[in-house]
Amino acid sequence: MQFTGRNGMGSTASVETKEQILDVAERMIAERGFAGTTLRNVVSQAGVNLAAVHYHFGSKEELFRATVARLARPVVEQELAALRQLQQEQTSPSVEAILTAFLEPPLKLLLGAEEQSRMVRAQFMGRCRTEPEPIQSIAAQEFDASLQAFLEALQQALPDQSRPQLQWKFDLAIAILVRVQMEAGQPNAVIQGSQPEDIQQAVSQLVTFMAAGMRS
Amino acid sequence: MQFTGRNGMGSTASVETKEQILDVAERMIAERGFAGTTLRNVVSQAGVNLAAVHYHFGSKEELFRATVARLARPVVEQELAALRQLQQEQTSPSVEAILTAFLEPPLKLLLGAEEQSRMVRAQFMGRCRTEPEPIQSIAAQEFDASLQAFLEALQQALPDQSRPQLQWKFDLAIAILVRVQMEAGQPNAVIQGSQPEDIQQAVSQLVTFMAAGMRS
DNA sequence: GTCTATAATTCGATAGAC
DNA sequence: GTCTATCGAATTATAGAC
Repeated sequence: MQFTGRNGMGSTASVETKEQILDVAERMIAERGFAGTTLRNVVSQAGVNLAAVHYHFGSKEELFRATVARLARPVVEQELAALRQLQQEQTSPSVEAILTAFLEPPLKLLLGAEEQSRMVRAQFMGRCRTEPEPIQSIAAQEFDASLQAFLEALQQALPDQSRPQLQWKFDLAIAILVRVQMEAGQPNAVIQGSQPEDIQQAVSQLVTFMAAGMRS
Repeated sequence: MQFTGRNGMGSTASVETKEQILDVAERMIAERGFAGTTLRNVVSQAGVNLAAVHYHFGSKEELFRATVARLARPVVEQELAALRQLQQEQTSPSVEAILTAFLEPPLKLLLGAEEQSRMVRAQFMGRCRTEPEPIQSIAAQEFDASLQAFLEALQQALPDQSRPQLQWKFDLAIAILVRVQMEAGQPNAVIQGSQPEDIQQAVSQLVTFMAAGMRS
């Protein structure tokens, strides 16, 4: 094994550097937004060199792209898997079941982790939908496959609604999810704890709220 | 009358300068957010001098405070007036009536004005709730009186729901409003036109969506 | 891969003439 | 009240040694 670089380590250290940058960027963008986050703040907190960001990611915007991709891919994967399983079990899943499959993966981001950093990933995901362009569009690409699949499933569950009507109702449901993600950890948040039962209860309440609106 | 300054005008020009700065700041913050908006971009578009911003407002943050205050005060005033009138006409207004009084003033911002600048104020108002701190808190102060009054009214209309429960449901209703404001003018927006009947129809649909969720 | 050093801009804010 | 000129600090990004 080659030993080079900052601490005399090889490519393992490279991976660590890359992930440390991603970790800090995720947290800072969640809190301050993309424009409010500087690379100097990121590398300072991450304990790495400023040039390392450009070496590993190329630019600030590409760093964001990598950050959102790392978060989005497993979430989208879990959402699509849950939807597939649902469609195999039932020929025509209910709106509630579909929305549950959509909400659980992102809200389970709130599970487990430590004290403060628990809700960072949820806040970051919420931030993706509230950022000015072109950041919002970059993030949207990563979640697009999931959105399309769930919109199609909802259309089958609600065949009486026109496509545009369903589309903006689904959009409002996503807005609700985003709000829940952004306020995670705050005093009046929907999700108060980080235990599995807290999440399940919150998902259940949100599904009820959304489904009522979508049928109306 | 004294004639001084840029175009040999007096205090009238001062007022014009101040409002031109506010107009452009409103539009740019709506599009790019606070951190993404530079004073140099603002003064360039407004056709005024950079120093004028600091002379009239003191700092970038104070400019934002003035911008949100100019927009929020009439909106809050109209909301509170509509609520008062509603409470005088009926002893116990419905959830739908309360939500209508809450939605109409901000959504009527979309009425009338010209081609592009029509949805700027709505987008700015939506942006206020999606900005990172401390901007979001500064904006929240301006809308706080309205929020408290409507929360109290909703509590009377839904006495069976606990305060925390009602609070986060109202919070989700606001998230829906914010999303509608942010997407104003986009292809899949809830509000497609800028005619009074378009707004009324959108308000009606949103109230139905929100009320269904709040009762659930 | 990691580092120092720095280029090349841009930022918010201010001093002082008019 | 408006202007020019500028300060001091911050920004992203890069070149080049190791």
